[in-house]
Amino acid sequence: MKALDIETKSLVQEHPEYALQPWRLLKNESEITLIAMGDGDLAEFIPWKELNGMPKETFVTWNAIFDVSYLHAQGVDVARHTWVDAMLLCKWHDNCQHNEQLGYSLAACAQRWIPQWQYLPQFIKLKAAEADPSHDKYWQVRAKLDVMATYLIAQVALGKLTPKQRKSAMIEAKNIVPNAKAYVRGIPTNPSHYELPIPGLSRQMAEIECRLGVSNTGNHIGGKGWEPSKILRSPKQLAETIYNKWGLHCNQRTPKGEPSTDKAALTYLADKDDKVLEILAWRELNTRLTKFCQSPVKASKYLSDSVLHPEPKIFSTYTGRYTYASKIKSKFPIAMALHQIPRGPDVRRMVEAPEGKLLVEFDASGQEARLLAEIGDVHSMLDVFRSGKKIHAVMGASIAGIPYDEFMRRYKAGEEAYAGPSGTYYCGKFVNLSMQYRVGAAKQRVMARVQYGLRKDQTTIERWRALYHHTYPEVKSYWQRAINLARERGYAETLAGRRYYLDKWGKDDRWGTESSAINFPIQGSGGDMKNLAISMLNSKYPELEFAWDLHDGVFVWAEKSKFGMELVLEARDALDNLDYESAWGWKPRIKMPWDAAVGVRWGDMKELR
DNA sequence: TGCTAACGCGCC
DNA sequence: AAAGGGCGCGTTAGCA
Repeated sequence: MKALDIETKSLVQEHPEYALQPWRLLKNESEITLIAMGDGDLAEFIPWKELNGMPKETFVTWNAIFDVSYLHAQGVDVARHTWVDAMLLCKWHDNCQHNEQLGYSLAACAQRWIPQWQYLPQFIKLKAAEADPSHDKYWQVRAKLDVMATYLIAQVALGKLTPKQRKSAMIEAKNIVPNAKAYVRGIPTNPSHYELPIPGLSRQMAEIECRLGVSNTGNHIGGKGWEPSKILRSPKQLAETIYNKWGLHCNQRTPKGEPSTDKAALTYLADKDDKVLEILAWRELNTRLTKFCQSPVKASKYLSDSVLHPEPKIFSTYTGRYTYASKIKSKFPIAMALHQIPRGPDVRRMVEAPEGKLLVEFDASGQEARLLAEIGDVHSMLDVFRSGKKIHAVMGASIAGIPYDEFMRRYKAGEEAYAGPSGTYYCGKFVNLSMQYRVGAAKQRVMARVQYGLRKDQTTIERWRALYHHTYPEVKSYWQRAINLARERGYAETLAGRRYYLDKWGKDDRWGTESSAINFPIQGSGGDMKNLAISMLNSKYPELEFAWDLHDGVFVWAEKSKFGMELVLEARDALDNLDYESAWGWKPRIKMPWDAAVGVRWGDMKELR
């Protein structure tokens, strides 16, 4: 194992931040200035070409996606080597509730992990000094110390992980390369899908503001210089307007005790006053306009390109899910909020495959329910999955009070009461999805109304809750078992051995801590599964280029050809047969199936059978 | 001006 | 008494 660190610089004077953007290298807007390689004692500088000629090596770096994506952009065959991220190893070890104060800069981690290191004082001083990019000497010393620190921290961190954690961390590490390549490749978009809607959205918002009498002064419908209403945008001003000026009764509060104007509060107020319905409509338009139209416009302007570059973060959640950043240094817009794009086709279709390619989505079907059944040892639910019945239909039939077969007959016939938008199938789905993690009855009623459009009274909700627990009696005992186990051990654990240390058992935090104990093994195992899936796809099907992750969904680019589609089907089968046993020592009792869908545009995908 | 907290909301 | 969890982004409000 060797450690590696690169330094980069912008080639555009007015944009020093380009140094942090690997894809700028492809346009000669930034460059790698040096590459340092070594171990805990010694580091040397190497030209990038040497990485392609040398024998296969394991490199440990700090925040690996940055280095690997830059090297990939430079032309290094990064897949030739194995990459490990010392920062991720530290996080595998540190993953706990009270780590708010823990920083993950190399300097901070060096102080925590290698306090005895002989160069530590010099290193800290150097890191704290104002960086002057013109002093090559500064960067050379810094890069060498970075290499040594990274190497030493990795050794210590690896030693502190359990064998199972080391193995899982290495599986996760395999995904550094596909993520780095995806970061450089970027996500191709069709700007017309976020540019053209802007005038229409603005006009609709302006009309609502006009009817409600909350326009900004000087605003005209469709006029130039129109800005969204400050009253509607501000929770404080909106509360003042609807509760004081309009005299509506406030019965929901924010966590800090202020009158709430969130969607749940407004939904119930809308029953009494149509104006509130307009506010809800305005809110939706506002989100659509700012987050999903204006932001991608800003990013494509900043990038001078419709290929956007959301920055992947492999371990920025404590459950092992990935996240993406759409700004660099909280400032420079490089993408849209990839993980928040609304579900329907309207916004999603902005992502469009390049010529000759197709977008493929692999989706772990019913992932969390299956993991709950397995991890929670919920035999009743395992039986449902084994029987091949549709799990939401099983709950729907219970709610309807008829046998499963009859329910399916009526559901397939499209009878409104069973298959309609507030039919019992949809109710069953709602119950299954909301009941897994201890949602309270009152909140559940609001969820039914606000998220699912189901208008139900508290008695009905209580009846559904009882029905769920009657159908799956072991779920409650899983909750208790998960809590007891976490308390006893001090941590909750996933199937791959990822741990989340829990210590906030005091009165105020207890509920949340318990919920984490219940949720972490399931959501975290979902994260493990995704990591296993991506690493398998990348090694067995390198022609399928990893694009992005959406928790239980893996997106790849495939060649638009017969060969490409055959590969997708093959890969789907391989996902159905992921080798959990050799990865985690776990043998699922039920299938963990994946769906595959293909299309030119996201949001316009066809399921492959 | 730049920062953080609070709020609201999109996804899973 | 009641209480899902995990994220990131856009906005206002308030402070230094």
